[in-house]
Amino acid sequence: MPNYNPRAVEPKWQQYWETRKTFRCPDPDAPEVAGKPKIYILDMFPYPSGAGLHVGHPEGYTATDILARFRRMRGYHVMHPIGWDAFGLPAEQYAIKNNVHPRITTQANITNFRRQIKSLGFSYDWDREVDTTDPEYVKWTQWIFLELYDTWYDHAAKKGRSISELPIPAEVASQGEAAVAKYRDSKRLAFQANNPVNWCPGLGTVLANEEVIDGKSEVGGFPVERRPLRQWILRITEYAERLLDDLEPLDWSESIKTMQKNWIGKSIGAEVEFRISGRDACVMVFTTRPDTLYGATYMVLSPEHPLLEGITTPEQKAAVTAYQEAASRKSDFERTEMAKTKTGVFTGAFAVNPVNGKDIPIWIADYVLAGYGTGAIMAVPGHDERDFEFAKQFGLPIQVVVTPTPEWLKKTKSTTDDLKVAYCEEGVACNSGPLDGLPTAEAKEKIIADLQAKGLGTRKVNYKLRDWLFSRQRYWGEPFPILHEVDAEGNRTGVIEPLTAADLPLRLPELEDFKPTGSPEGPLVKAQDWVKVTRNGKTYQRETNTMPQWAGSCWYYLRYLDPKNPNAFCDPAKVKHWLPVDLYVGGAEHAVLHLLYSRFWHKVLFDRGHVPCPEPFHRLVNQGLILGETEWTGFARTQTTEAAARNFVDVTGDEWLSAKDVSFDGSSATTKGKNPAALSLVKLPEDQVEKQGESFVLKAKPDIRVDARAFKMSKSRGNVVNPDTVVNQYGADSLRLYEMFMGPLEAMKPWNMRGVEGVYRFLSRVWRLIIDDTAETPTLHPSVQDVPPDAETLKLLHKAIKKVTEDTEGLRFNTGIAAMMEFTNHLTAKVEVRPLSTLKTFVLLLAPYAPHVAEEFWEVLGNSNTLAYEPWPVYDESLVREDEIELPVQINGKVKAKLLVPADADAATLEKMALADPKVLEQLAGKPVRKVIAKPRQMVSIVI
RNA sequence: GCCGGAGUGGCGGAAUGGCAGACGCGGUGGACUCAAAAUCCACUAUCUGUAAUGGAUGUGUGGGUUCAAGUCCCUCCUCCGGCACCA
Repeated sequence: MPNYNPRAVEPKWQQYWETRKTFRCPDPDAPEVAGKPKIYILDMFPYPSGAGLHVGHPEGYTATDILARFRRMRGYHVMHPIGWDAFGLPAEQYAIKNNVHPRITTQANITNFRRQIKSLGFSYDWDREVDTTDPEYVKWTQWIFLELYDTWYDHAAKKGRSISELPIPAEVASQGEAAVAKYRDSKRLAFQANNPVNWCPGLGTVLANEEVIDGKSEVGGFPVERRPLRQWILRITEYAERLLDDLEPLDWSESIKTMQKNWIGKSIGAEVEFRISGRDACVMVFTTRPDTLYGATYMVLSPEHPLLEGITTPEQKAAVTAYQEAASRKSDFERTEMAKTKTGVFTGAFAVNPVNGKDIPIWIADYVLAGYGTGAIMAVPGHDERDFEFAKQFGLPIQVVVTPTPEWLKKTKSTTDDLKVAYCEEGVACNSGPLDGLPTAEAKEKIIADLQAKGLGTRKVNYKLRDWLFSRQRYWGEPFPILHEVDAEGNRTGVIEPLTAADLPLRLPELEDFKPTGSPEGPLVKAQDWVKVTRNGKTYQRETNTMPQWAGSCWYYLRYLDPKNPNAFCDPAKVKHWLPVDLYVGGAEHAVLHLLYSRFWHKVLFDRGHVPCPEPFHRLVNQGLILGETEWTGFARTQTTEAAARNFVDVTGDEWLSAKDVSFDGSSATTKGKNPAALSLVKLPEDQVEKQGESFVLKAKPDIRVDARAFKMSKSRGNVVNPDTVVNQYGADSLRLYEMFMGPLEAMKPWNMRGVEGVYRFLSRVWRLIIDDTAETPTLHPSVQDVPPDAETLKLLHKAIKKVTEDTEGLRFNTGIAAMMEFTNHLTAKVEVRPLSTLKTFVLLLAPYAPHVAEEFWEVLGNSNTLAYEPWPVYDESLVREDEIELPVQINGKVKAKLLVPADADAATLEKMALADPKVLEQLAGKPVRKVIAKPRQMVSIVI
């Protein structure tokens, strides 16, 4: 084997690791791990799609694998598992289209993903592989659901407790068993409700709020409408405060924490009671600005508000009903589309402003949401943008109760009597009776105290977070372990019977046809034999909804720790040893959904005593998106083929349009202006464009600007890079190295095949340093000899150890690789006889990054065992230190000379040396020195 | 609109407030070769000057702090991500 050939090296070591179970992770009680510190390094497990792996997957997986291998060599007991998030819509959509059972496609996809992942040489413990669709896994997903079902939230204790410990109020208890059961059901964390939900006809299922983007389904982009349906819901809102508070100490990026905070959306304010004028009824409103209560000139209820029925005057009835109907018919999409102008209708009723006794009109409008706060607001048009807009629209009075600053009035061209926009900032209260002169914060405190004293209001906290809609009308998901009792006529009685742990797993029934029914029952209703259950003489129907895809991924990090346990989701001793996850790496697309849901489940499990810590993931890192190769796009007026376009470049004429005159969204382009005309996109080869100033232009026609960007990889654009291709051409080690060398892990970066070639060349260079390329089989190069390294090589080696160690630890893999390249360049260029010991150390540094070829080197260097558990090299501080260093000398802030000085020279010495330097003297030209700043080991700065 | 993050050579990127551009790609020249590929060596921010260990400019824009700013502060611009009637 003369040359570096990854296709020979890589399968050899993959097989070695597999047959010897090199990366088997022993359980905590195994003697060989006694005394070793633990580290749990977790990847977000993939959804095995039919398209196979793309190069984005191995980015995070390589990062964690490097760290896992590195920590093993540093003596850690490393947990590094992988599995499959295999339930979900895509498999089912595919199954419907091609009439194949989702289990078959799912298994085929898993097989392909496993092959691809194994071909990249990740050091997973394959004995711990989990698959969320495996009945033995589903069993415990269902078990956790039952645990949620069995839990209520005790606000006094601030924790979830067993439903058996729920105190039953005497008046409920006195009404008998059925009332008690109903009361319990109303407190469970998993409950059923008949609420308006996001129904997606295109997918035939309901979706969680989080799965709806701009009124369309996140998967498939189908329109979504509001419909009231019976659904399973998880009371995540009970945990809102803890989900928010516990975020603080986590080692997560600020942006993800902020996204979660915003999603939870805590706001502090007050709830205020408004009496309905002339009636014995009240409306509660929530406000974050109780200090503006004197400025409340009208009220708005949401169209769904229950009080409307009672308060609407006969004259307004028709208008109100019509508005309600229109609002209910509107899909979310239409609601956002129509949001440009405010709509609403007067109810005819008036409320009394509790602070000044004034009658204010009550309106309904769909800008007030039924699901937030109390579904009703006091409108303060002077100090709220939305209320201001509405008041302008319908000619309602605007009252200023917070004094705007003069600058603000000037900037907005307003006066206190005539606001042009709402003044939403804080300030000093005015026109507010006893609040006058108080700054906003104090005014809030005072008004809340006053209201509280009169029993008209109270301090209140609200959250944007809604309860989690947990059922889907689909086939390919976990069935609920729930039975509905039915009476003799076959109607549900409302009594619910959960399955017991012994009944689990509840498997999916076999179906011929798993198409959605379009009804809230879902396709499982077609399996009538499965649905009908008789036990203890009673008849039941199984729940025919299934759980959403998030269910399985909520707790998979727990199952890895004890994947085969038939008696528990995980042995408590193992959970205690491994949790929390020390490092969790995955895409930022899971910033809210998966991470919020699994934190919620974890907290419930924590409250119920199943896990030892309140948070599952101590450190979270999001790898950046990998884009396709940079594309240069020119815009031509005429329709043209790409081949013709090549010649087109050389053609003079005015067919080309400059990018600055074109609006381009990435897939199609038009001319700018009133009547946009479609343009033809011409993909240009790199050598036909050049940079001119800020932008790229056609080489042949430099006045034509060209669009240069890298796009997200997508099938339709045809810029997807398949890891298989890269592995075939350059090998897994090069792929791994390139993905890490591209730039910082968290940054978004474009792919470039030539970069892969660059790291391949680096590995080939190392190969030629160590291996005799004239021999038939891998043999040590004759220049490698058992001699001590020269002083310079030794120093550079220790510097490399230091840099690679620190950068690997800090996940700065790109600069770690650069350090290895630098050291290799030194060996190649400056060293004739290559010392064996130096190469051995260097190979260990390389091992976590390019493990296959490193194992091969290790073997050729005379070792018979894997290097996976070799001790990581340690650098010698005294060798890293320089004796003599070059320091710059600045004169008035500019570097004018360089000084070769002893590394430990102090400030006084440096100053003396600098002022004696001939170059410095020349620059000073006898001018007086005003000041000298000498920083040992850094620089000398002279001011004249 | 609001909240995050980022703007550095032809490209990806590097730089505890202390010599901007490490490392890689690409490019130019050379060596090897009958030739090519591969490999090796040298150069490669811009302008200027080439007598050199020369000079000037330079990290999106404009200002500021400092002996010293890519790095800290303020203004604006652009790009990416998220949220978007949440009272």
